[in-house]
Amino acid sequence: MSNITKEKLAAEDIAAQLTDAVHEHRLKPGSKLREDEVSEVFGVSRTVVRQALRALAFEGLLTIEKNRGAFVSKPSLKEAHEVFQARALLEPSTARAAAERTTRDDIALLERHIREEHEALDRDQPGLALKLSGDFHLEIARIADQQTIEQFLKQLVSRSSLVIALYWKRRNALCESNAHHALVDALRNHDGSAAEDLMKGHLLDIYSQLDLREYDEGSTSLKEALRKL
Amino acid sequence: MSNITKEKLAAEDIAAQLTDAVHEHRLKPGSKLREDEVSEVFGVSRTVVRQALRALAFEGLLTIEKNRGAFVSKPSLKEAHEVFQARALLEPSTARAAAERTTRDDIALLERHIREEHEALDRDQPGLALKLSGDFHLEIARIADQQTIEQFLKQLVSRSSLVIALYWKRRNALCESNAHHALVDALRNHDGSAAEDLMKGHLLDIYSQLDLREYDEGSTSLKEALRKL
DNA sequence: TAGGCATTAATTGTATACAATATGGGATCA
DNA sequence: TGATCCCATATTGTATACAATTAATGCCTA
Repeated sequence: MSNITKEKLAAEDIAAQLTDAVHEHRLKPGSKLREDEVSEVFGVSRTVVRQALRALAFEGLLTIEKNRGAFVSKPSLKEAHEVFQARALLEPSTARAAAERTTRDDIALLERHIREEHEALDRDQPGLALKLSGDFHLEIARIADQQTIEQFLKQLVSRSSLVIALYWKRRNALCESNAHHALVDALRNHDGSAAEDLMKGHLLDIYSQLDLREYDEGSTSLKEALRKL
Repeated sequence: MSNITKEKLAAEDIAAQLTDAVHEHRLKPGSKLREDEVSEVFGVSRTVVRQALRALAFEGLLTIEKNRGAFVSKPSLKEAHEVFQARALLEPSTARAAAERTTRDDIALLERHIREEHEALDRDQPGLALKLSGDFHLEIARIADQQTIEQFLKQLVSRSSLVIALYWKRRNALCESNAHHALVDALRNHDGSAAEDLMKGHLLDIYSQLDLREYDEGSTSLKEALRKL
């Protein structure tokens, strides 16, 4: 916030800021990101912006349509399923591995994460809370010291954020507080099996709170909804 | 080969050709890819080349060092382990899922794959055989209709190719012929459990044929080895 | 008035020019 | 001789100018 001195932002910085905006649902699925507009905001040339946009497209956060531009991705129901299936394959074993390596510092960090998440909820910033919740999962991969999986997970968490933006049943309620607490307990006790099971359950929990019946592609844009008539 | 008419190649095409070159070990880990050079070869501007190089960097095939350029990645031993750990998490379940959806056409395609792989070996093109072998694994993810996992697997197969280039025990022998055959049989019979087990074993097989003790980072470049002295 | 065509504006894609950085060689001095 | 500094060159990073494409507007016609 408040980058008054328009220093030279690298593509990486721009990508990070855009990522946050999407994770916090300030940029909604379907939104267009015009190169000119973005470059003006950050005070760099389109060249750098294009780099950032393409990077985010690789992560699945944006979708670039040739000659049409970059849009915040709108995962289909199939993609939504796939994301959570992939997470179900990767995260439980990773949590188990993490349990064997968790240090006191890690615990402190995770607990701080949870605390900030709750604070965000209290301040009525559900977007921020969601972002922090995603970071929590990435942190576990980091503790497991699995960079490759962490990299994939980063993409999956990103897409999860989009999925949640599109398919979350009850917009208001965010009730996944104790799952993370229980996970931290398991990690602290170096109980790999518990961590694995808890993670598995936690993912199923999130998954079950998605409404995967709605087929309302393009509810945001009236124009698109009418185009096919 | 023989692109006499230098048509306009898109970044995607260039990336694909470079990918093949790396997979077939014509470009070896550590090789530098100068932008000017590549752009001249393909007859496009550096702009497009840079797009392609960055795309491949995202897949892990190349490593871009700021202000120094793009190099074919040289996975560390740790990364090598991570790649096969990730594959062990993703591929067996995917093979199981594929078994339930395999069609006659899929079987025909896979068998053709295996045949071409053998032909490549007979013609003494081990690099091509290795590339085809990688494609075989991707094909299974496609059959499972898991695009997200397929995408990750594409990256993992790419990195595996680099790992094999660096850590393969005996350069000459490629003896993984019947594993793929057995997998096809399991898929044909829609035997998910068998497919899962076979895939698990197959991955362990490859993994065990790697020499993961050598710590000879940078054997290719004497200069780099001495830089820190 | 509705449909289709053409012209125009807006936006992305590509090439090139320029700036910043790193590399290598050579001169200088101990 | 050998080490260090500096300059020249090669290479990448960024900005801008131009080309290609798409979308939109308005006009013309039926």
